[in-house]
Amino acid sequence: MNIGEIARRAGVSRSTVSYALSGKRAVSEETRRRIQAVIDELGYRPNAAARALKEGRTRTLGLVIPPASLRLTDMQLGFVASVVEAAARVDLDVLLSPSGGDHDRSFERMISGRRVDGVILMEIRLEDERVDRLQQTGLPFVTIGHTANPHGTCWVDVDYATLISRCVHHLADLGHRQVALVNRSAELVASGYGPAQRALSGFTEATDQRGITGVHLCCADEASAGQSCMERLRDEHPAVTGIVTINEAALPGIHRALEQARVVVPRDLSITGVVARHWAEDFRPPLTAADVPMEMGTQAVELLLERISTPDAPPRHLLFTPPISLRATTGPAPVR
Amino acid sequence: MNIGEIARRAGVSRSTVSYALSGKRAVSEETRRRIQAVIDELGYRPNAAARALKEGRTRTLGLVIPPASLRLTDMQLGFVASVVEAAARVDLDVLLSPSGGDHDRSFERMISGRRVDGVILMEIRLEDERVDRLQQTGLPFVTIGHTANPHGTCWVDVDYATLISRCVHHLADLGHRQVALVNRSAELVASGYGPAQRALSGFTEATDQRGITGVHLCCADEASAGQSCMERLRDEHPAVTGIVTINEAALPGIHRALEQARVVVPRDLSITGVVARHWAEDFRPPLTAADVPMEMGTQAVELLLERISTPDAPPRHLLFTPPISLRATTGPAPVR
DNA sequence: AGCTGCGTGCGAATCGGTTCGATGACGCGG
DNA sequence: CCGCGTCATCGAACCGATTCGCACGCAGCT
Repeated sequence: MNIGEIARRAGVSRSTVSYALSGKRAVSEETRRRIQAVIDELGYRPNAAARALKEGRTRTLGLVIPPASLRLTDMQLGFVASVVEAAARVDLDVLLSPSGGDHDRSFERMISGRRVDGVILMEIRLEDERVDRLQQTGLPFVTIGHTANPHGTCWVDVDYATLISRCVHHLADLGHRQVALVNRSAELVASGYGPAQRALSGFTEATDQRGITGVHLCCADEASAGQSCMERLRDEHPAVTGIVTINEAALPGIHRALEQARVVVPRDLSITGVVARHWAEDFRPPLTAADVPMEMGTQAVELLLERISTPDAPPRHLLFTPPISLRATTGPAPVR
Repeated sequence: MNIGEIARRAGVSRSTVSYALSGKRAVSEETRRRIQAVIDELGYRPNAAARALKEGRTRTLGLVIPPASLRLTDMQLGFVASVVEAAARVDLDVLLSPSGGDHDRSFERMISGRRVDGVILMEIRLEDERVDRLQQTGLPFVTIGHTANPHGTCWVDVDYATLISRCVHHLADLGHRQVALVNRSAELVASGYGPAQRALSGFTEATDQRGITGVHLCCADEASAGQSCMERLRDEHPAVTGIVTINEAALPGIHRALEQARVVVPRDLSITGVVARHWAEDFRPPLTAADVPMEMGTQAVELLLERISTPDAPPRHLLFTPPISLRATTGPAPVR
């Protein structure tokens, strides 16, 4: 069931079938119908490899995800899903490559075997070899998050610094004088993980600006870590009345710790931060937070398509600063 | 930088380069080194499309995932990750297709455009058009979960019936006389979703066998649903002392409801079920449960590779019945 | 010397599409 | 009646690999 077979059965040449399908040249209504009939009967679809070979493009996007060993957060997961769906909407397929390491076979295969027309790179570090590698090859790519020198590349990101800063201001407006930032794991922060670093810088900037006390805590991406982190905080910094976080995986643990300590939110303690909407809504009471927008994946795909069609255009960036949704976990600082 | 370029620079013919690379014919050590030097210098890798066209195989596996709209559970997510990694280990790429619907463009593209050598199908229903479609085309495939007539196809699955039954027996052994099953959402159950149905049948079988009372509850895959579900249960069936669940997303809600009702686990109520290890360990106290094994993805890939190499072998199945890990949420029924 | 066999390497065909240039039929105006 | 433009179609080249058959050179053996 190749194009030659269709041509034979329809009594035309292969090129005519091709033109009938693509519409790039006129084909008489009569023969078009005959060809279409044969195609429908045999359920023919052009061979993707042959087409890719001739056209020089694969109609496939590459998505580089963190390896499974590092568990994906809900945010990342939602991102993968939205990329795949956005790609499907424009008839593109998505090829996955798990790659945290620097020199990964699957990553190399993808980019130097011309298996994809462009790449979306998740979870990049401030210094990232994969970005250099992609720039060498000239393959169009978009990163989620940005590297140390963000101007040469095309990316979408969440403006953690601004958002966390806004959260702090929100708490300060409510009268809180001592707030804590529950960040991602100490390893991530140490390794120069962008979101963690920018969250921290936004946090310190805002606390300085408002002249309030800020406590910085690293916390592994697990419920149990969240719990012990919170217990430690209550123990060592009992005067803290406001919490800001970007660590959604720690939220259930934070909740548990507060519940057990009989702390009432937001009467005794306010909580806010940047988390996927689903986590915010599942919190009790619902969490006041900047919801990470689901359309980031869609936007990344759009940016990448732009880059593929006009590779010489100056790289564009998209920095998301979603509004903070007021729900029910922040309130006036308790009078002491 | 195609094979011809390499050949020219190394002063040999294209076929010699190909043989040097594949090793399918002898090439003198001398020329092999010259060729390798050029390849290393230019960073050449064979064009995947050309190779796929000639060889008739793409070295790519298709993975059909549920659409993003239905949020993926942690179990499913872990499965995707393990499939991708298992495939990467044997130098295969994974192409994603989000497809819940029956007639999906992306699904069709994948299977009839010869973009993949085989397909792994997640979240299948008892009657599933996609399975029929795959059988028509003759493309090798493995399903996660099985259809109504499981014998013709190749699949891996979790033996929910047996596991849930074991959970019930475990509770019965501890003296519980009234137990409840917290199942997945009512829609899923109604639509003939295998795991939900088999969990239910295992549950009723075991309760009948032990002559104890069983309450069946459907619950949406959300923390809030888990909470209200639990409140309803305590309200309508106060005598229930044991809970069995396959709904991991509901666990945080269940926990919250019990916490608020000041129910102490396992003193007042025992909980067990089938959930991903991560959820079990994050529960407080740690959940006694059958941990869904992470190697399911690996096994699915292995099965698929087998099927690709020997398509005529009788289809094999793998039914996982992982042991129940005794943790801390089950105990003797409270004396009344 | 002639035949065989082996180690190497080359040329050409092939996979299944797309696309360019050419061809033939046909209608129309001069 | 001839020349020209248009429409529909065809044939052949091409994309970049793999692979088969064949040829060349050299050594070993009779």
